[in-house]
Amino acid sequence: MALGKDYDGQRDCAMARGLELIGERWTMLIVRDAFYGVRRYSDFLAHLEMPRAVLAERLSALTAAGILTKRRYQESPAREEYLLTDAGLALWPVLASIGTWSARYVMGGKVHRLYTHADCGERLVGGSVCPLCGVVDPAEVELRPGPDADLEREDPVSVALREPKRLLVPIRA
Amino acid sequence: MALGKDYDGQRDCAMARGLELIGERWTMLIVRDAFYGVRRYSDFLAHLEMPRAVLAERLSALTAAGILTKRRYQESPAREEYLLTDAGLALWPVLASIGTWSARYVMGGKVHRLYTHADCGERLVGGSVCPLCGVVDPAEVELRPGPDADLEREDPVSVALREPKRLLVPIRA
DNA sequence: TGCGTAGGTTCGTTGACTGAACCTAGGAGT
DNA sequence: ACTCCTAGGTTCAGTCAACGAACCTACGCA
Repeated sequence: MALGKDYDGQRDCAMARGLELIGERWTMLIVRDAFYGVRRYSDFLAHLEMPRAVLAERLSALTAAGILTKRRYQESPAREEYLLTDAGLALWPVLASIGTWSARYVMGGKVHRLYTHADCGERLVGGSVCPLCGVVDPAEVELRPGPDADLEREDPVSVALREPKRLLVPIRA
Repeated sequence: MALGKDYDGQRDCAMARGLELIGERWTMLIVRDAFYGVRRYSDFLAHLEMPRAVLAERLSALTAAGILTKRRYQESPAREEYLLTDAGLALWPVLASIGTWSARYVMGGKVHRLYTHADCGERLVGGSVCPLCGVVDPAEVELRPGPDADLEREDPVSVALREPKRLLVPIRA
């Protein structure tokens, strides 16, 4: 966001303070991709089609905020990956509620992605509640393309999401 | 947001499309204030301490998006107010989940505001669920300052929020 | 020697956010 | 009649974040 990402007059409001961390452009889409199993800079980049500099800045901000952790998964050549922390995992209800609202009021009821409870196969309501089992952990959520999905993109993330997959399972072996 | 509020590569994703509408700086705080019972330009302005031009732009964008409606509540002199539509009211779970996450992971567990179910007095979990009665309509939510609240500000909205009040009840008679 | 990949940094340009000033139109006070 | 006040805006110059293209580093491989 331009000129000040914080809301000085709202230090007392949890929503405002939260938005200072997760309310910047691209940030929640990076977190969404992390739930989709994206872990690498290059995969975020190809899927989000955002400026490299902004991605680097956001990844380090999210790491500093304790939402992601950076881990070296290979030495020589050095390779890094970004994983959700507990605080990051706790953001699933936020993403889910945005998705639910938008599916209804922005996408006009078209179903581009389907979320089900991996244990029982039931379709989730509000993105994180199973009508049979109650609140569902993100790791128990399975997603798959819905009837109105667009399956044209060819980046590694879009390709991986063409078949059913659980949240948080990495898109690469 | 600077340079393009939309996410062109993500036309297929409900979360991304939703964020194009509600993800801009200040937008969700305006919606939050609308839930708090704020309806007038000047009250939004005094409480949010944001640039007038941005407020005017956001109010008209939210109106165009069908989240708020503009209504003339008085002729001569002409006075306008902004009210949440059904699509706007449906955003409560989004705000509530952000607030819940932030209260835990950003505010460090301090309780600046308390949300209770107006019918039974029970404290809400996740900002919109009563442990006894289930999912609660925003109009049934009562909020009051918590033990860690900051009660220093003197604008009309902050003053009105110093005592218990239901969401959506206007802050002025 | 050259090419490819992963994970960045640098840099000039564009444009959204900022804050202050200004505008309109009707009351209200003196 | 003149001034001040309120509500709801618009205008404008300056700043700084986002953009995107180019560049960089370090290693592996042919």
